[in-house]
Amino acid sequence: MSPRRAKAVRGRVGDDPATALREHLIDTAEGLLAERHAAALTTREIARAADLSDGVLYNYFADKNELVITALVRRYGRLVVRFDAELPQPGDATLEHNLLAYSRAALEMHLDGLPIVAGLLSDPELLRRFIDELHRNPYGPQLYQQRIIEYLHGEQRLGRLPAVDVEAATTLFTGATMMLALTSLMGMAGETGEELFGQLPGIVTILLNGINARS
Amino acid sequence: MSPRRAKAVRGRVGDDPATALREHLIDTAEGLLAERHAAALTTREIARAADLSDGVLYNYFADKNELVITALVRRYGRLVVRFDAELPQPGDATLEHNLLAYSRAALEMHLDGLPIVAGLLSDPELLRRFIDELHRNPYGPQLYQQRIIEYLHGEQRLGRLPAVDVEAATTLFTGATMMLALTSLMGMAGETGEELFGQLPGIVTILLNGINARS
Amino acid sequence: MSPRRAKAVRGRVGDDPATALREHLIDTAEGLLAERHAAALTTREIARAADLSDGVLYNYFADKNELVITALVRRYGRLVVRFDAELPQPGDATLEHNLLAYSRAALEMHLDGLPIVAGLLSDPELLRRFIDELHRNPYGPQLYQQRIIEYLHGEQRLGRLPAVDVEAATTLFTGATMMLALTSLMGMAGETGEELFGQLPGIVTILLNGINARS
Amino acid sequence: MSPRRAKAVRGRVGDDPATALREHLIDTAEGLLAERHAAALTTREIARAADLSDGVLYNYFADKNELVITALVRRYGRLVVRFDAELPQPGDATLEHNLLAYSRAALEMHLDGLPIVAGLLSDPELLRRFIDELHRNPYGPQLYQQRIIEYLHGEQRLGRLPAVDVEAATTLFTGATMMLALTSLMGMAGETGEELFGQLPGIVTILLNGINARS
DNA sequence: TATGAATGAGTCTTCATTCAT
DNA sequence: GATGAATGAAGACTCATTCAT
Repeated sequence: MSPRRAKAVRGRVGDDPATALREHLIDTAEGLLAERHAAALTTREIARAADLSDGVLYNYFADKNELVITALVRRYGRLVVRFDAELPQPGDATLEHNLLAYSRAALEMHLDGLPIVAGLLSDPELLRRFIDELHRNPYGPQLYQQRIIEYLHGEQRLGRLPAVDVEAATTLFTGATMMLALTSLMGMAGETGEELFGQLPGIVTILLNGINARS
Repeated sequence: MSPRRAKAVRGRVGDDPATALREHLIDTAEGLLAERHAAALTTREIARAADLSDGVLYNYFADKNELVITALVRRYGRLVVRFDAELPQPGDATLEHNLLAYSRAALEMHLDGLPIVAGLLSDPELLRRFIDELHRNPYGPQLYQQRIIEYLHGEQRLGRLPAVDVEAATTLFTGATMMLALTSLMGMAGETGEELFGQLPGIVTILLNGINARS
Repeated sequence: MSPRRAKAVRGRVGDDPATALREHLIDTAEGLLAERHAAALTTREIARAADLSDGVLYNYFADKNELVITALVRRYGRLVVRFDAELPQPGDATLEHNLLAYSRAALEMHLDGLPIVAGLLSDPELLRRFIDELHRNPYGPQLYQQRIIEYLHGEQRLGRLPAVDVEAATTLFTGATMMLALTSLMGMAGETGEELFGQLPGIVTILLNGINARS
Repeated sequence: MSPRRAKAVRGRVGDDPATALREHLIDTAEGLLAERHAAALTTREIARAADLSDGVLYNYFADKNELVITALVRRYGRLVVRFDAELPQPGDATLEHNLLAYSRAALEMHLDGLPIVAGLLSDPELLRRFIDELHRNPYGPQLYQQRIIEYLHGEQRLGRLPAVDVEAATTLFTGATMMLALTSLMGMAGETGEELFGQLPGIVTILLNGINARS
């Protein structure tokens, strides 16, 4: 009645088999993205890692890029979700304490997410499709910038922050954490994680002073 | 009797012919990097653009990557040199004016340099070789961060700036300009150049306030 | 309890279900042959067009070729049947008028049938199976040559035609119409249909003269 | 100085090596066309038959089809040239004798050429490129029809043939020989070559009578 | 018996690298 | 040393056929 299931998802129950395989492929590709960048993934590599035959992916995706993009978006989304968890809310504790928490989460996210986005800059088609997909997706990277903007606005409404240019502040904030991540990833600084995250307080201090200053 | 010179460098005098050819290859590859990213370059494309035969490069480089890396480093160096030119010195004009000049130069550099570095992040081998090469090279990207650090220290020595954490300030500064470049390159903001550079003053203002604040 | 019927033939009554499905597949393939040539048909395409699953065809045919051949034969037979309809009979009108009618019908048939047969000439296996099938089939293409032979014999019996070599005359007749069709199909002559059919009278005239000549 | 030569053409002298290999590829493909039809040739098959590596053909042809078309045109040209050889001229012997010679040559040509052209009818792109190539080529198949037309015109100028519709006569002539070839190739008639060619006199007789008749 | 997903051999094409000349 | 053609290992993608359900 039903067609046979691929060996890779045999034993898995409760799913629509087709969905299970599709998911399995995306999961596998997502896993490989931790090691290789998107453009370097080959269909055979994905198939082999998924313990599936070479041609399967074309039963679920129009082409290789569609699978890769899907995995990319999912991975990125996961990072944003992780970032989003347990963030302080406007009014919590102190501004400094909160911004420090935000900066730690942002640095973590960039450490994992930068390699993913990086490879895209060189493949125009992949980049275009990735952007398009993100725009269609609630969990884009904008979400992450948006969170910070919202937090700052929230603090402004509470009167804990003057009426500064919130966008500029956010650019400084996300830029700095990305810069730390990039420097670390490029291996230019052989720092330990402790040293890396240790740079955050100094950054937050200056930024906070800049925001609070009555100029 | 003496070995034949490649057609591309015939007529060139005063050089060691071998060196001339090597340089010619690097120059050609560097030129192509302005249009394509590193991984998209083919050896044949480089050879043809250099008006040389396909095989020559293996007489001067261990493999394609070695040539590409060398060209990459040279191109990056050139961007840094361009950045380095005509920058204000400590004591010039006002701090705000100077930092704005720095930020414009940094944004320009990142717009050109980011695509070059981007592809490297996900190719471990290429990245490693690139880093190694930079460390051997006086004109690394550190130079550019270093310039900003030096400028800020200079202003401190002149008493125009309090004794803040200069490294943190630099991270904020370079991070923000890189962030603007990245957002622009990813096409997420369809801004004009004017809008892009128009975001700099707001950023500089906050940063400057943050630095000047006596906390 | 009784085996499930395929969705495509559900509701159909009075047939052996198995036969119904087989027929449905052949009909579908035959329909597709009007647009694509035999070798370009994919099993999935046929299955989808038939609203059946990919694998069914292997329950009724040894392989794809068997189905395709069967459809091919059926389509060819249909063309011959169409040719066969409304043809003049010996004694009707004039010989010239009748031969013109035959030639028009033959040209039409070739325009539709040539592409079908064409692909077979170079695929030994397909060709062999096609021929075998035709020989087993009452509506072969021979029927069409046979019709002309019979007509000419009929006219001979009526005394309206001398005792010429009817087979040779038929070869000339069918050959000329096929030649016109082939030239047209190969796009070598960008003629309109009118120009194409307009060549028939000249051909019929010569042929008729050749037959009538007392040599 | 010069690059190495492919093993397949080593030892061959006097040619430009590049030309030699290109020719070797075309020759090989042409040879294979005797067994398979154009669309069924694979690049690997050609390369293996030519005792060359898989990728060579792309050094000399834009793609597979360009090679195949070239081989196709060459093979077709060869057939036409063979047809063209030793044909009687207007005024030679008798009309009957001459037309018989023409018909034998035409039948031979069609026996070899039909399979070649046949496969093209099913591949639109291949067909289009083939036609285009023929139009650019002096030795097209038109040449062959043209020869017959010219011969008939020649006889008309000599007064040995009345002023009939030469084009229609040619269509009958070439059509009949093609029909014989087709029937033979399709294996519908298990005739020997003798039987096949034995049908020509009857055909020529009728055609000649048709042409000569003063209607 | 019908289903339709899985299979994997096979297709064309690209390109870094080698090496006879 | 320089040449540039030859090599052959990939790469993405297709599709006839099988077979667990």
